Amino acid sequence: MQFDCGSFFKAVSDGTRIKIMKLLYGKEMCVSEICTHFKMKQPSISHHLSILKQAKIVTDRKDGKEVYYSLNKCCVSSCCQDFAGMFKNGDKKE
Amino acid sequence: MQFDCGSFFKAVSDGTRIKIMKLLYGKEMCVSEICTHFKMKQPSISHHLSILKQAKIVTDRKDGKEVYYSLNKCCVSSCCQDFAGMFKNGDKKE
DNA sequence: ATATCATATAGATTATTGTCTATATAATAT
DNA sequence: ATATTATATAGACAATAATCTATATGATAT
Repeated sequence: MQFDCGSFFKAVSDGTRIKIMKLLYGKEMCVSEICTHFKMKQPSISHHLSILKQAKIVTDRKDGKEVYYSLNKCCVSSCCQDFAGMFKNGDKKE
Repeated sequence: MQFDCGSFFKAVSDGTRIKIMKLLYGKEMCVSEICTHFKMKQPSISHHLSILKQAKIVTDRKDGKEVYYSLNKCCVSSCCQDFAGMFKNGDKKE
């Protein structure tokens, strides 16, 4: 399995992180730009980003002083698909 | 939206609850039978079941002294689908 | 070299969640 | 009515996770 569904579901069980994912759905963003959408402090955002990164939900790239994060969309769909597959309903007609 | 993805992802972010879901995938089970698969005490299992029930991941029915739980498979697939849909990758060819 | 800005890390504190013991409820049996 | 069994609930305690402040790192600019 390419992605760890365990860390995936822990990562997406938090509202702040879901909101970050929504922000990154449209475009990549640097940390300070992400911060402007929240009341919490920058280190907290960095912490959430590191959890998302560990779960491979986001990737990062450095550009000068900034670090840009972007959403790894295929991780989201893969994990959801794998998980749903484990609990597939066999009663429905295919 | 029929199911609350918020409570869904909180519910599935715990290993014990995933294991309960796997047990219930095959067949419905009463609480004491579920308990035999874990080292933790019955009230803890009941607590996990109540979280799964609140998220509509399981349903329960009473039969005499026992309460039987079963997996609501369509909740799992719906929530996964809804969530994946929010972060759908538009770059891939359809 | 020093200053500044963006981000990450460390460690403390707080909030949330999981597990336990004790007990309540509800069904059945004697 | 009392006892027994299955499960749920309440409340205490423990473990985990989120947030904060302070500081370190690393890039750029002066």
